[in-house]
Amino acid sequence: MTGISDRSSYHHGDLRATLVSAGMAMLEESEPFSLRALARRAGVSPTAPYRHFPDREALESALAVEGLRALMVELAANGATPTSSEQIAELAVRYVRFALARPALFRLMFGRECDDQDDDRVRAAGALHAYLAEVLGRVYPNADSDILATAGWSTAHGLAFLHLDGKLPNSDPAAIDARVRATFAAILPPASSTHAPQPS
Amino acid sequence: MTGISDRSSYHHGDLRATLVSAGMAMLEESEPFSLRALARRAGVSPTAPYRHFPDREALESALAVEGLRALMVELAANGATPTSSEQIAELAVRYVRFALARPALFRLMFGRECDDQDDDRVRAAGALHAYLAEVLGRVYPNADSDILATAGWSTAHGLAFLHLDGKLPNSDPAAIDARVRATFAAILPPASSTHAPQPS
DNA sequence: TGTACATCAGTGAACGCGCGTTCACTGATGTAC
DNA sequence: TGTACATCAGTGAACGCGCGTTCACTGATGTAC
Repeated sequence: MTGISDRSSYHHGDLRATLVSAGMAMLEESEPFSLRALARRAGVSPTAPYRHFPDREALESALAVEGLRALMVELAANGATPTSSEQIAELAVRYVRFALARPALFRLMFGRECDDQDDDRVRAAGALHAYLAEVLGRVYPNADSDILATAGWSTAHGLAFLHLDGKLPNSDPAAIDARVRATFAAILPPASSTHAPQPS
Repeated sequence: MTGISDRSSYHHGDLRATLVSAGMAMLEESEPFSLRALARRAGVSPTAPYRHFPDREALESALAVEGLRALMVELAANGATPTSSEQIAELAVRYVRFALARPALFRLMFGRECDDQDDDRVRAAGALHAYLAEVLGRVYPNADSDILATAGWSTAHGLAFLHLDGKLPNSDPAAIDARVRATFAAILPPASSTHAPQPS
């Protein structure tokens, strides 16, 4: 509950950015998201956010986009581009870890209707899909990289949600990592040149 | 509870069953679920459900279990046991169709924490997992059927949620079916292939 | 057999809650002249 | 250069909402004797 702004001025200065980062912090602590709670956390009246977002939905969308950006950063965290099926499996491991480490954020990013075609979230998700297609296309040059990206994404996404919702055992992080690796070993053939079986 | 009465008396007779089926109907119409709304729909006072369920959570759990049961029935709809990778892909098609046809129910079934180990939902989900393992084990007798079931389930689950949330294009049902089939063709080798995953 | 009585399965009023949003407002800021 | 004034970016009270849940209650039912 620390007030973000210790400046004494009436005008906040950069409330929009403050709201987004306070929102991210709230979600990472898995506090339930609401416009009022966020305003409270940002040290601002409940109506102040309306200066920067038309409604709650828009605020949520901005946070989801930020979350998708953070996820992509995390996936590319090692810097190097994956060149083997094992390294692709590590992308999935990071995807699932992200979901389990930031459940409220992950649910906000993905567990919403957002059927609006012009939604920023849909564009951000499209960027993720494109990134995966690029990576997979490089490892499997002869395959349909779009379908392969859909397959890899869906599998990682399903693993993330099934663990998140307790439909697969989720108490042991190492076991989860192992399950993700084993799952990807089952669905992804080794890249044509190399072969290194992954014991579980 | 001795006997069932359908008279319109003070005592309802079988309110528990009525609540469950009214809840299913509500969810299939994608009305937002709440204990009060459900009681309203069942034609009963807001407090009547407390005679049959300790709280909202228990009611939700009962509906989720019912939903999981319905999903398994749907998956086994054609009666015959799948014997090829194409037929397994059809299981996934039905899974995704179920999610898109009953979004509110599907979200209630899966989009909840439910970390309780003794939760009926977890048991029902376990039954689904076991069913998939049995089916896949029959088609791929040399593989680790548990991991294969996890892979197939996760992929179908991810496809379901990504379409549901509009992260993959969801306006054309035929295109969705095709995407699911193509995805499964990409991850599942033909049943007779020596390429089939080996147990780890 | 009729009856007393415990138990079951409902009712309806009321509670406190946090929510998103509106409204009229006002202090701070920047700029044209 | 100082000043008038439009605009920006906040405030705080208030709204109606539906929610889950509690409470004391009561009509209906089944059963022991």
